[in-house]
Amino acid sequence: MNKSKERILASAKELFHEYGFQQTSVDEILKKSGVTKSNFYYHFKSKEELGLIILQRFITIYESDVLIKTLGNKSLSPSGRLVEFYNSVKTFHINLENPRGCPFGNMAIEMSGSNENFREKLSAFFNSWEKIIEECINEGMNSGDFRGDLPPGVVAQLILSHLEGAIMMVKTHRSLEPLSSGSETIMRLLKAA
Amino acid sequence: MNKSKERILASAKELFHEYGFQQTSVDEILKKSGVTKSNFYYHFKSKEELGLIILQRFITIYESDVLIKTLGNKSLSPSGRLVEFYNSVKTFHINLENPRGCPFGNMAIEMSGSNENFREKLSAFFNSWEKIIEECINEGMNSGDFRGDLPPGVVAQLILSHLEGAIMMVKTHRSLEPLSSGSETIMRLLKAA
DNA sequence: TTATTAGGACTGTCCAGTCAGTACTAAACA
DNA sequence: TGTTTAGTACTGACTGGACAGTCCTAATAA
Repeated sequence: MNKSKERILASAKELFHEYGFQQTSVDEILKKSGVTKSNFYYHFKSKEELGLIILQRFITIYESDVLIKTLGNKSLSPSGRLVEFYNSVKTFHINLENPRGCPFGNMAIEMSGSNENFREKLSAFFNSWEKIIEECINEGMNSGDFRGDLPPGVVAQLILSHLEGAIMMVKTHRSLEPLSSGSETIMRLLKAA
Repeated sequence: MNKSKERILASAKELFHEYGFQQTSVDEILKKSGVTKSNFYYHFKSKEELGLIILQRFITIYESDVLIKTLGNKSLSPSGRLVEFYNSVKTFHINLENPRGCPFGNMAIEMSGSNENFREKLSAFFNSWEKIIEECINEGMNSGDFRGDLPPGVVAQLILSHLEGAIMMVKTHRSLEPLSSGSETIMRLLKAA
């Protein structure tokens, strides 16, 4: 059931990632999904509500499909997990014909200044993402995978900031190089002496 | 004279940084600058043209007021220059009541997917910015300020990516902490053994 | 004279959102 | 059994405002 609603969600997810939330009009979502405007407003009370639902979907899928499968994969060593995480991010961006950037980073820059609902949700997600990285780093420091002379929280924050900036560069330069080279350098800098 | 033109440029620069290019309307620029619409289109042939001129202004000012004065300050040691650069970036973002993000990073994310003129200009500027960092890193590696076991170009790329990501976090979390803590960590990781 | 500023009305398009009403289904009732 | 009721899904036509940009006229300054 609810075929229209699902089609709206699927189309909006694509369009928001490719063009951004503000640069995607409701009419474009309608056109892509083949749904009428009145039907749209039957399912969603506003474009903002749809945007927040899509953001939540991005978060949920990212947590289960990327974070848990890589950084949370206890069958790998901590440094192996981090490598897998980077691989998975690279694969995600390779598979798009044009780099679209990070769905979260894009939305953070686009919306943080103008909409507190988006900003708070994104801020909370970045925090939880950071915590997941931190746990991996912490374990790797204890196991000797990583150098232990830095607080793991600070390292995790650095990794996430760098990742977001690198994806921004991938989008701007239309090349994966900043991400692949940057992630390798991060791995080298974290290696135990 | 060209007082109106200068007023338009000054207002647009503020508004583009605070709200982004797309989210700023010509009418808002007119209102803020107190200039009439016909006068606006006497000086600029389109909003896009104005946007590209503003971007060029940001670049020129940033190069002369930040990059040359910090990373290009030969009276300081390479690591002293990098510290000064970070201080200057932090000061810039502290002085805004609400974090607005990096003018270049914001525009890169907002425009790279939809306008090649902006994307190419930003890509070229990021490259030149990276080169300036690279020269500082290279010199610091030769002088023994920085560890020398990594290619300076790769380190420069990492520093710039991290900086952009950290400023994104500052904007999203409404806190300077990701930038100040991140820059300190970068300095520690680069210290010679 | 020529560059600049001002006024204001206007165009056509796009925008998010509204509205009254229809089609279908399924349970509740008589 | 047939009839009512109610909820869900959906539709097409519409509104009012915002948008970038145009046009034309007239005043003012170098």
